[in-house]
Amino acid sequence: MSPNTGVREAQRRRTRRALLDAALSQLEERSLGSLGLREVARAAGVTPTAFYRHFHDMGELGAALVEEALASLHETVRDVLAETGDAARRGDAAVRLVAELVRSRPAHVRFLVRERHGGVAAVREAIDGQLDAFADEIGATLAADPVSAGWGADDVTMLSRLLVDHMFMTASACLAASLRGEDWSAVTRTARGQLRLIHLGRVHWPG
Amino acid sequence: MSPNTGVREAQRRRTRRALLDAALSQLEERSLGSLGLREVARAAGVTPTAFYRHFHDMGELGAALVEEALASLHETVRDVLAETGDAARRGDAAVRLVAELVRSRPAHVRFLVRERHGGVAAVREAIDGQLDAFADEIGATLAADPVSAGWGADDVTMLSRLLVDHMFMTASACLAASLRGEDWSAVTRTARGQLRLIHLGRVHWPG
DNA sequence: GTAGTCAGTGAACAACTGTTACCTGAAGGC
DNA sequence: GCCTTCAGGTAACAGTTGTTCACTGACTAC
Repeated sequence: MSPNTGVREAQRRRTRRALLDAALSQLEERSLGSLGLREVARAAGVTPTAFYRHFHDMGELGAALVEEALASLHETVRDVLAETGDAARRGDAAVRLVAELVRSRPAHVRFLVRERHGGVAAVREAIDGQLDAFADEIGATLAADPVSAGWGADDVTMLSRLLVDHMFMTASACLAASLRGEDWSAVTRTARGQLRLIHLGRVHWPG
Repeated sequence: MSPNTGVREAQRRRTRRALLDAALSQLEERSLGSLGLREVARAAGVTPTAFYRHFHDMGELGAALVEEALASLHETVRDVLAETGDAARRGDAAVRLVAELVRSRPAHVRFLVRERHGGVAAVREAIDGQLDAFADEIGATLAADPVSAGWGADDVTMLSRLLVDHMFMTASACLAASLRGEDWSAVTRTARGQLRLIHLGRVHWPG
């Protein structure tokens, strides 16, 4: 029998989840660096020593959260990139994707936005690495597009970095809107407009 | 005699500076939320109680840092906006402005980038308020531009928010480059390209 | 010159932190 | 059935935290 189905392993995973969830919920209004190991353990209903069985550091827990938050995103982004049709449709799909991600896992997204430039080096680097991967992926797709004929490699990365950052600012705007109690129609309209603007610039590059 | 020139007031201001500087230097690699009052006081060579004479909270100190970091920026931005000539030149000027700001006050800028989405609500709101003001200012200038004939008000704010966020990502990229030991030529080239792209989109709006 | 103001000190407080060494008891392999 | 493994618990450690109190003593206003 696989060791992943044992009663013991199941319990272990439950505790790990409890720790991650406890941290995640504290992180809604705090930063990872200000979060104590004991605090998280207490919120998870577990003793501080149990924490060490899973992470030997809060930074390590943070890295686990990064992976968790971005793991599912890779394939979804791939889907959007594979989307056929004109760029406007693809831009709308990207905005919809971001909005959906924020709606389904707000705490994870808030965590990413907050810790991207946050105070814990290990987490910053984990996020940066993932974003580089995203940018490369987007860049590869863009480069394959006939619109990009005559574009240099650094022109492409320039654009894909801009798009990745735009994803982040859109996500952040969604979070801000929802804790102001507004719906996201204004936010998504703005984001779509910005993508359209960028696309127009792309089409007419280099002027 | 003005109370601002008294020996007492001078000493008071020196201590305040020491506290702000101490905090600022700790914040190079930590976040505000994880910074203790005692820690800051110790680094400033002052007792914890003295801290209370100036700020009754770390959040209040953070707000002071925000004001300090962005106060000088307002007029500089105004200068760039007033810059005559074509948009390419103005874009270059904007990038140069950001680079210069990061070079002259790296700690302040890092603080802004980190705490913009950081864990201390008071500071987040202070930064957001200032950025809204910037966006409005930029928006007003853009709207006056003949290129913007036929633009709706929300189209303008869409663009100016994009530009403000772009300033932030450029600043962040400069900081990242300098702690990797690189110079900023690649970063500023990318940033100029992005602004040029955005400008092209603007000129051809709405396509 | 004197009385008052007030920036900074010193000591104490209860509460909390990360980390350790050791113990417990249920699950797993044979 | 027994022995091992190991997730989690208990208890204690030295340090640190924010906050309070009464205090000193150089400056200032009159």
